[in-house]
Amino acid sequence: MDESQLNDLAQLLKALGEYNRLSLVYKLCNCSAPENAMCLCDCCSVDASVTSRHLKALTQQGVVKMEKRGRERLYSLNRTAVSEKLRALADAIKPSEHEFGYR
Amino acid sequence: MDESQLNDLAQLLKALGEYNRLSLVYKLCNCSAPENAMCLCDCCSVDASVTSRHLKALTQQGVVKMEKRGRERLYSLNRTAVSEKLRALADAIKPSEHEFGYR
DNA sequence: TTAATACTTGCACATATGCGCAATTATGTA
DNA sequence: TACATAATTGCGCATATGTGCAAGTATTAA
Repeated sequence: MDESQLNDLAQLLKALGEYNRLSLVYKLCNCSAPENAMCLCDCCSVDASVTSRHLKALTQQGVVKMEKRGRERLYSLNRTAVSEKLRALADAIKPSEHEFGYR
Repeated sequence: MDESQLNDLAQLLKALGEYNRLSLVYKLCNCSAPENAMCLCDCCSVDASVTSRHLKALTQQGVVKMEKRGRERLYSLNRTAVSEKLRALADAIKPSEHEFGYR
């Protein structure tokens, strides 16, 4: 793990490590289809502008992706990328049993 | 996931989401035996007092545990607890194949 | 008992962060 | 066109955070 990878991972964890942003992520966990920003606002009791900024931060860290549809912006999780990074960290801390393959 | 659990997880991720603290965690990943604080200082180019505070933050979030030996303080990772929490989040985002059990 | 070692704590400081409100942009609708 | 809707951006503000230095505490060694 080089310096720049470590920094990227730290940025990702920082993006996830804020209550309202983590709430957004959990909300998106349960969405099979992309959600628009205003709908996501409902899960945090903050101003829409704040949610907008949190979604921007999550987008910049690759946690979510955004697509425009009309005047809406639809957000969805980058499930594979994020879960893989979290598992890689978990594995570095404690190798999972599955990694041994057989026993 | 209730509000307080979500908050705890956010705090954990925030503790991990800082470059120097994450460096400490990675350094401890490779230690089979507990490391003393001054040894850990070497992996961050900051004042010892700063490392001390980072280790305190990691301890408070349950990432590391500390034991005193003479005038040293030995730190080691709470490997199981931390990796389980990270995997739980990863699984919420994208269930791992292993969870399906068979196929 | 004096000095060295291994940390931690108090303090000050600069910067980052989260927040709300108001204004703005972009798109759709009457 | 004029207006409504969806969302973002600019601004100011309060608080949190990371940092270094100096001083303090605890333990060991001389």
